[in-house]
Amino acid sequence: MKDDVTQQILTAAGELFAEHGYRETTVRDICKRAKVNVSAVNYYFGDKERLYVQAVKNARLQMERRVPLPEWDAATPPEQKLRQFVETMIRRMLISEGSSWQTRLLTREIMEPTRACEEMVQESFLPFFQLLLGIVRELSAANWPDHKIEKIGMSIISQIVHYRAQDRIVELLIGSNQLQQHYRPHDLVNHITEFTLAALHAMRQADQPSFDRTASSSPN
Amino acid sequence: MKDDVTQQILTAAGELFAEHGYRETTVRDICKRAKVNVSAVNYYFGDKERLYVQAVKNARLQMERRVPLPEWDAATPPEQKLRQFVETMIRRMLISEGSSWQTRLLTREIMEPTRACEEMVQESFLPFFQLLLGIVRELSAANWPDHKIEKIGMSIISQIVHYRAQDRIVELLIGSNQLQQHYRPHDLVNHITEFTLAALHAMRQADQPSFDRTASSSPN
DNA sequence: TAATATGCCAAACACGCGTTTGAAACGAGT
DNA sequence: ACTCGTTTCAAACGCGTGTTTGGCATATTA
Repeated sequence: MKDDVTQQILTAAGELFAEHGYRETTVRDICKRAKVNVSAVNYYFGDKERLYVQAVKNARLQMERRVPLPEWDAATPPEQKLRQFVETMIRRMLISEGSSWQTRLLTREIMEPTRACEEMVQESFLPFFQLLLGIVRELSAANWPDHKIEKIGMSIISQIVHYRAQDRIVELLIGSNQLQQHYRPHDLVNHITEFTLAALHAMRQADQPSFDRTASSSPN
Repeated sequence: MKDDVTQQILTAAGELFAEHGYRETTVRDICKRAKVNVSAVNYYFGDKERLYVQAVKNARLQMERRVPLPEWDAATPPEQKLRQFVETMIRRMLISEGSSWQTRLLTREIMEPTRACEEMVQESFLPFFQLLLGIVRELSAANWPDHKIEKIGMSIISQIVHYRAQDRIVELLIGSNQLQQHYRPHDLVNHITEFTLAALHAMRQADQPSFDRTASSSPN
């Protein structure tokens, strides 16, 4: 019973925090949605802030379980790894397989870090970003400095996060009919990987026109 | 006297709203910073919400005045236009010439649109985005559909906005010393334009290898 | 100077919030 | 059946918030 109630509160809190933010969400609303008494939050979590921290952690774990990273062996080409990396992030961001309020909450935490942020970065974001940098490194020229690799990594991340963090403006800029027609998750994965691979391809060529990574030289 | 007080309130409100958001900013804090009485907000603006709307509008106008768009004639090459477009946005985002809380406030409004959003989009963002799409169109192959141009525009915007919206996480991912060393505004402009032009270059080539836009074929 | 309007202020008001309280309901062990 | 620890609940508390108020100072006009 106890675990049941805490889990009910955690998901109710996660959904509401994700939708309205910490400050705009009241303990009373959370308890109403979780169908428990107002004092349950303080009884089980101490106070609202500690509930929030737990809700963020819970969201991260649920998200990682819901859409895990694919497994790669040594022979997997980096182009495929990049595509699947982007696909994983986009799916985590946008696809609502059992709803995707989790990333919405985590994105909030990215934009305005609170107490819950540090663990999230250490446990999840840093290793995730390092993984991406490894893939980018494979697709880069050997003489590129680390900060160049990192900037490219940022360019990739930013494109993906954009559609979650600024989704309201995306809709206003292109219209909701266009959005449904051309901005399905699959379309976004295609565009972002194509755009990124093309950039890396041309940047390699500009650096060392003779030594291209791929034999067929097609960036797609 | 009257205009003086309203302006003092507007900038104080803008700075605080930008830093802490609408809900976390109290009317008392605003008045304290503006060195006016608490009731001044209600006297001059009606209520907190209408003050917020005015503060957002004020921020937009200040920003556009602070960093205006460059003037281009018909002969200006699109590569240069793109670079200057990126430079303008990065300067608006990051450079603190008389501080840059304005874009921070506008970015908040992008991420969570309120009453103040509609005018901002109509007056500023839509034309700005259309301008970008025009530049991208010049750098694209003739047969690319509109939604492809739009997605490329999104990729550019997202890279720029990223460093303002997710700046806290950027610092956590790469470290503050790296940030100061390699992520100055100038470095970001260089990277984003290089990355984008490289992508467009390779995407054109992949489409029609024989007809390259530029004679020298260097994406930089 | 007197009269009126405008801007300014400290104090108070009404309300929603997170949290606490004390008792009631429940369940497990004896 | 009784006890004791745990869980649930309605009610209340204390505080911070946006807003209002009534009076005071200052400027404007006749």
